[in-house]
Amino acid sequence: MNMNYWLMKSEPEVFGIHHLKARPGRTEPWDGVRNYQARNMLRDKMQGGDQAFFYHSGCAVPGIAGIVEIVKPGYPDATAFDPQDHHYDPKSDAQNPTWYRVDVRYVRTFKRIITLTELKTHKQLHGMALVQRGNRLSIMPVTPRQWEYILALE
DNA sequence: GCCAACGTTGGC
DNA sequence: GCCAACGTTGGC
Repeated sequence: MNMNYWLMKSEPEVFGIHHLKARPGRTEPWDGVRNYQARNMLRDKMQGGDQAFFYHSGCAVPGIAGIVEIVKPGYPDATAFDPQDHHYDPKSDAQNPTWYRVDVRYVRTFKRIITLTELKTHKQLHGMALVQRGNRLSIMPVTPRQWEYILALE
């Protein structure tokens, strides 16, 4: 099966690419996603070996910070069942889980942040949901062409 | 801190 | 099933 490419957003002050790099095995569950469109990608589309851009959002300089690899495909997100967890969802049922997560492993940090501002200036990337107005999806697919184009910007 | 855009909820 | 109200995301 062909590998897929993705973009995954996180707030660097909460969990940035430097946090992932510092984790044991440089690996961490990507949990807490509570949006159905993003859930469908986590649960149904992501495969081991897929690669994703690690995007920093909600910060002074939003942009792509580096690359991660999906090392474990979708499995139930246990944080949804934990009342102590910030992402607890009382409506979700452990017997029929609503929310899923994947495990990601650090691959590398870019030499520089490829900023959202910069990405918006490239007409070759205008098809990306990321640069379209009002898009709030925290996980989105990236085409191989877009992937290669962005890598060449670094 | 503001606010536009969007997804979700719940009354009807 | 509609849609107003609300909460969240995320750039600026």
